[in-house]
Amino acid sequence: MDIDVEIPDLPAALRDLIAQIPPGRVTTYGALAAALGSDSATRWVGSYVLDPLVAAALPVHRIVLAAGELGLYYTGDAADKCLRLQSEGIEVEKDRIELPRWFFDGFQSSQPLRTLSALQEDYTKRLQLTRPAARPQTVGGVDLSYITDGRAVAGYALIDVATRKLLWSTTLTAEVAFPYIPTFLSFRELPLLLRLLDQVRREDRMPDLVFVDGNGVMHDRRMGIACMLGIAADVATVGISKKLLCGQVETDDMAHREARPVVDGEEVLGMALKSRNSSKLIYVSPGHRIDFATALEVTQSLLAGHRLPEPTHWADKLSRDEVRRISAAQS
DNA sequence: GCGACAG
DNA sequence: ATCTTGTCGC
Repeated sequence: MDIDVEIPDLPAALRDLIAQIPPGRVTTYGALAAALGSDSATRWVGSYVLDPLVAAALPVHRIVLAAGELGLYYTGDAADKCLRLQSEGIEVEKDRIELPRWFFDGFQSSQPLRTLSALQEDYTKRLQLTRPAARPQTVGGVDLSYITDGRAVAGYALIDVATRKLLWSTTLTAEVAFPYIPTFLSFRELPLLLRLLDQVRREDRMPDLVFVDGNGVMHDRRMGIACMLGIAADVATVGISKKLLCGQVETDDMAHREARPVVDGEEVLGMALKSRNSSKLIYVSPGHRIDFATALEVTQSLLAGHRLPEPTHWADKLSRDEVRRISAAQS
């Protein structure tokens, strides 16, 4: 039970790229993300280089906005960034530079995120979106909550479908090194979730189906975290998310418990579901070893007054409560 | 100004 | 996800 890939040290890869920017030259947040292998990493690049602990040791002043504006700086004062650039010979006028004149994009990079998206596309071949032989009797929910020290707590809740009651639960705490980057969530959360399910399996508490906090096939490459977890742990999964990642859906005048398809052109990616009156929609998509209709029906059958279905609601609460306990004990 | 992306 | 007070609603 594992994913057959080494998860790259993305922060180290980014630090290496930043160190490649020559003095007297600049690059952009987006160019660094592209060198990492995906444009969707742009925001993470921006937030990472604002961290004083990493920025102080790197020439992050050589990273500017694509429009030529200087952008933010880790010291909190963009004037510091300006002075550093000028001392390297770069001309700054009205807090802007002529980007093409100083632009550096000659990065030497293995593009780790490109490798990971290729892996996601390859995993698509292993996906089974077929109707399960039997209705699930038990459904497990998994979710992560983060501690500020770089660790996360994974929570597992085993729910009985007939009664919607909690049968059993457990948590697991460990380090998380991979950052959050849209469409690459699985590489951040999967290692901990796989360890959690290992623990569940040892205790003989595996469910018939697992609800994952995130998407299934409702994903740019049709390979969200629910799909990856299902394939890697060889278990049926459904993705339950609280925000729309991709696709379109008509949301006008939705009735209580009504579901509408989320589509990308002709392709159905999942369902938007009004799980509770006057509450935001949730999004349901099959992960692995389940079809669209069953994924929706089981989700609807596990709603009990919360916005999220019981397994996800409990997993969220369990991991959150454990984070609070740990944080309180540390202070 | 607009679009903008799970956790 | 997380940072956060009061406030609105069932």
